[in-house]
Amino acid sequence: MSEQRFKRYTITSALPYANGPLHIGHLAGCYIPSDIYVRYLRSQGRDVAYVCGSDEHGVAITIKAKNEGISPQEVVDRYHEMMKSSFQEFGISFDHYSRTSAKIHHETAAQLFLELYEKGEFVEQVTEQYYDQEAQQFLADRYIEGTCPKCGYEHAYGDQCEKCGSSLSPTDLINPTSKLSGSVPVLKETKHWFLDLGRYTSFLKKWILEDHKEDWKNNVLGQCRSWLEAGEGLQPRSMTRDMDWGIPVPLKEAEGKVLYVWFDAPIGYISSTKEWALAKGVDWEPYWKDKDTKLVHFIGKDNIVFHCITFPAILKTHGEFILPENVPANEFLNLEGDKISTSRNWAVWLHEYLEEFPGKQDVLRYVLTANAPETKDNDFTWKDFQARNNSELVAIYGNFVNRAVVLTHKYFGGTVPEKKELSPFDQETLDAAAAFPGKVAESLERFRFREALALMMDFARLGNKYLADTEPWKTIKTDKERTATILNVALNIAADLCVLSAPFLPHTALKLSRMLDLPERGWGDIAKGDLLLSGHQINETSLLFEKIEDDQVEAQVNKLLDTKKSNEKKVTKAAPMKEIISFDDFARLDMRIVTILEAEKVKKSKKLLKLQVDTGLGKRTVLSGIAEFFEPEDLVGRQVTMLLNLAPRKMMGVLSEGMVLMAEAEDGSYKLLQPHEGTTPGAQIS
RNA sequence: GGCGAGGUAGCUCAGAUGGUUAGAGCGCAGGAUUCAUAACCCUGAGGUCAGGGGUUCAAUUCCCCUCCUCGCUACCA
Repeated sequence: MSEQRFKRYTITSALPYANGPLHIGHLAGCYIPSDIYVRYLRSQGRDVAYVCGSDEHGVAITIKAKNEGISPQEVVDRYHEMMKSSFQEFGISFDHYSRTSAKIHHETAAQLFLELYEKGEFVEQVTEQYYDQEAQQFLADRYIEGTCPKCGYEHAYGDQCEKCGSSLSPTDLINPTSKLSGSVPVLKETKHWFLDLGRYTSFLKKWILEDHKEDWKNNVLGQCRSWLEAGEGLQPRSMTRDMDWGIPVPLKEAEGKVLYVWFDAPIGYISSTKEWALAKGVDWEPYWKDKDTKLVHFIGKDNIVFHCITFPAILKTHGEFILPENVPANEFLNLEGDKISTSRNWAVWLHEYLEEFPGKQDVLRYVLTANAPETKDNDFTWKDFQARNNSELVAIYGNFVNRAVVLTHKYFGGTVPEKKELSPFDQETLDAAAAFPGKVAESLERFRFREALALMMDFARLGNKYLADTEPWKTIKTDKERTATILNVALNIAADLCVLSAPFLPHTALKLSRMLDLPERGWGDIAKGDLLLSGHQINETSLLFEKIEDDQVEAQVNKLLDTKKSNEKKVTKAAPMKEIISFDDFARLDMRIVTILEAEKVKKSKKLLKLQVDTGLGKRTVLSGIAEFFEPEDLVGRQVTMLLNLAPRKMMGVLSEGMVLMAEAEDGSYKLLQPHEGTTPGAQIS
């Protein structure tokens, strides 16, 4: 209500990455909140462009394609269709859902890159990257596999180890191999175009930390602060990659290079808007360039840096574009206590939900909104799902509507009866009702969706209380006229509820509007008591929600327990044997038993212990990443296995000469390798 | 270790520029009722607001320290 200063709205939802199906985390993170917001804005009669699309570039997709022996295009075609239909089924009402492989997007992104290039916004930089000589191409981080330097896992990727979760750089990997040809990659020089984000730091600081101090969410501001005020400041980021899947860099000298997926993805919002405008016959530009437009990006917390820092920096430096008014990022949704994970199949997939709970889209919308991770990570449990359905949707919302409609049919043959004189209590109820549209609107405009939803349910409670207190089933015996008034009021509250709940529960609202034979109405029509006039005929009642029984919920929980079991099996499987080596290879390793003389924590380090060991050849300093598993004093005096002739390496300012060998347990903890009887320090292992 | 976000009733969460008895929903107990999918409606029990210090007439709210959870980040040779 405080937002009249904007003439139009451009609302975006994070472009989902087209390498897998959608799950509840996606929905809760940004699609449901954005849809609620947009439906509300439309109900207010505002001019809105709500755009989204599939994010189809990037390395992960090419890897998936390669694994499955199909083309990247086939991968994205598959998931694009899947995601699009899931969105549709759940009533995510995009004005337009595009995709980044679309021609218009390629053109838009390339042009934007070129405009920035011509303005001299990029810093050209030659760096060394791994190159596969057999396949004759540079290798993206994900295409390089090797042993994780941190946990020893042998199939770590060049950007991160899936086992221990640490983020890596390709050159960190031990024994890197190319996932393309299996050959050993070599380092080769290549040129890339970097956006020097540091240049925009002072602007970003003011814009975010000062100008939006009051209206942006705490978690978003905190994230931005941690980036903007980090020690080294914002680092230049390469906006191009050596790859053939993506948008070719529009420069002659950039053959074989494409735009970095994070450069092109947010531009997808713009191209999606263009495509929508073109089809609708309107001008797209005001939606992105007019100061009277309110731009809002709905995202999950993993996207904060790109939407608050990188993309605004691009838009700002380009010069013509407006910046987002807000970026209401949600935190993460967990599932039954564990992090949602695609690779571990720990998720509730939307396409499966639709099959297993047909017609219950609004139930999931409701539960995910009521328990949305607005301020912190939240947990989705099936028990909560059942409870909210049964004791809120069925018992409060569904029940109230049912009562009002059933009574009307019973006493007045389904005709809205005439409202005569209002009792003080009637008036009190109507006054209370009249306050709701404003309250819900205020919550929504502040992106407080849980609060808004709770208010909506309170409105339904108001209806139940009204019936409980006026008791039309009693008055009908003595006073039909009074009963008529009561039901007129009750039915109008039901009609108000229909409009009020439509942004949250669009399928239900539609069903209810058919039941009441209510034409489409907007926010401004609510709570005036005149949505249904006397004489209007309503339709037969049907249940808006049905109970969810224990066995349905148990089945879902069991399904998850099954994945948990099969995951455990997978994890406990021993790593496959490495390739055969010669005795000479083995003989090159100088392994010994050494005695730990001293042990202390390395300052400022969480994992490292600094050990002084007696090697039999003298005293040495060795660093070992075991601080999380051993107390220093427990180590002193112990004999352990050590690789003596490993090249020295400096860490946290300390030189480590050699490596203490460890066995890694299932849970990721380390166990010492000790001789079964004491031996002399320096004893060789052979 | 650094930075960020959180730690409030059994559960899920609100809240406070510091100020009388800290809120809601669910769950639980009792009551009332029968129009309604044994639902609605009313009442109630339940919290040393993570722990310890400090500032203050007054702190759960501000400051400092500690512990726990999550995210990012730096080292597991």
